Amino acid sequence: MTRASSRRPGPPTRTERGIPEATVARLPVYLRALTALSDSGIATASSEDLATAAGVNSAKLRKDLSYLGSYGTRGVGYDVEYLRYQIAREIGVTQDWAVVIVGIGNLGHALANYSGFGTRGFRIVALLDADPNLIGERVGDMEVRDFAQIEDIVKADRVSIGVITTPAGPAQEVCDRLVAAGVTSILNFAPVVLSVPAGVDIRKVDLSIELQILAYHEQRKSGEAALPEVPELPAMNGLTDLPSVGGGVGA
Amino acid sequence: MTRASSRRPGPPTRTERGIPEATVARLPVYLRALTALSDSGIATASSEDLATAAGVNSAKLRKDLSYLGSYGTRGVGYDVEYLRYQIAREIGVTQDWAVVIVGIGNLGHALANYSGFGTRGFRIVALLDADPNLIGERVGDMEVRDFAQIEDIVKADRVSIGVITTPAGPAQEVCDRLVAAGVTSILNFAPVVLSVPAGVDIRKVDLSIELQILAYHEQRKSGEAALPEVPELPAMNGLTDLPSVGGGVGA
DNA sequence: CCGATTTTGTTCTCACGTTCACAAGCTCCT
DNA sequence: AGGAGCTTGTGAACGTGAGAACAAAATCGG
Repeated sequence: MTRASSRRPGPPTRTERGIPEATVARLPVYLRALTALSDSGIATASSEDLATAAGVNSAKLRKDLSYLGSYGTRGVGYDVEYLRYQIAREIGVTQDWAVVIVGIGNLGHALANYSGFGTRGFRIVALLDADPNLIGERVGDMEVRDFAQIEDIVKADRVSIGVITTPAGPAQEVCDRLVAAGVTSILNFAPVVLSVPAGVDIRKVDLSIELQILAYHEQRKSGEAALPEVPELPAMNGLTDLPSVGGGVGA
Repeated sequence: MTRASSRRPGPPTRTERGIPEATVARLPVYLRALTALSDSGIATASSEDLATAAGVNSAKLRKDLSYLGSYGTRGVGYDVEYLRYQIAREIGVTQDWAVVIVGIGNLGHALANYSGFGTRGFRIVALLDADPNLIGERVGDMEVRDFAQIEDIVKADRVSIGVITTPAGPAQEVCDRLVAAGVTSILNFAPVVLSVPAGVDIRKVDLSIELQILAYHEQRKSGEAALPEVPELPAMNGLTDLPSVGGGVGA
């Protein structure tokens, strides 16, 4: 998963592909900000404008953009359309990526109907589930198909990205079969740590983890002084049966 | 938002509250791993075991845990139940946090039915929307209520966490009204950068951004040498009308 | 044509996060 | 009781990321 190209210390010689991961994660934000500006009819924007729209500071934004090349004009700013195209190309959304969604429960439904998915850059080619009761059901303009067909679908449509919205239980097996079929990028919504072979990228979205991070800060804000101190022995006040904090989002 | 306590260089004097943000983000993962181990009937686990279950390396895990205190036993490992309680307490999920969900579209529905939400630590007290057609609809065992009642609901149930699953358009106004009503932590699924006053924590979950990050790496894997180089002038090959890459998840 | 003004691209420094490596401390066996 | 064998907790080295600050480059007005 480490994509770090071996590079001896020295001037980071631009054009030598190797954009910091933190920057890659912000490029989509810039892309969206540029789209918004473009929709407002704005043709040129300074790093300050863009940074405000993207919610970062301008120094960071300029440094991020500098990894892509010199697409701005000093004293003027950035051409919105031009920069937008450059970022889209760098990310790879100037082409369409075929996506399958596995696990058509509540969240799978929501994603299938999610208009943002269908916009340029990504194309859902199949909704898959193993539940016979679900197979054949229409969701939007698609029909739920049998997960058993995954091999054929991946090969036929050159699918490279898989989205897992199953419960935690079957997630690893689904993942393994996706990888076996040829999928090389996975977006996982199931609340488990999936293991994949090297060369396969995986990202995780986890609602309960996000909530828990908020809870941590919330506790700091309110209770600052009212924190119960360490009970000397595991008193486990009714907490021993704490049910899987953070369950699945899947069906 | 910076919670960094001013601290001159020196021994980081444990118990002086101040856990690194990166560590906080991993605590929920450890909590889940511990729950899984506990469910398997395992009473004691080494940092190696835990690290494997959580998908991190053991040195990082030990360092993370050391910020909480010394809850392990050298030569033995960690008591699963005890450590689980300590982490749960540190995060703040030994108490219940009242949560409202605003925007009952596809994703709002999915979250409302999401069992992981209802587990200990969080309690959904209201589903809100501004659309009169939705108000009154039953979702699970709850009824969709009018967003106009937000003030009362927040005060009555001491709501501190709000989840925004509206489209991008109304998200900022919803956010402002949540904050005005007294909500101090927000989880935002709308594809916009929300601005909040200091003292309010905000986290963002964005599906299309995650997909785009995957696409970036995917492009590296496949095309390595086949990348179209910078077109000298903004040729904009049919991309000038690229529609908001990354739309809303909300209804 | 030149200087004032604006804004980018980049360098430098500092803070944060990760990993290594090992001393401290616990248990168990003899 | 004492030593062998593990495993934790942490100090130190290293790498990555963020932000300040500034030189380079473009436009514009006179």
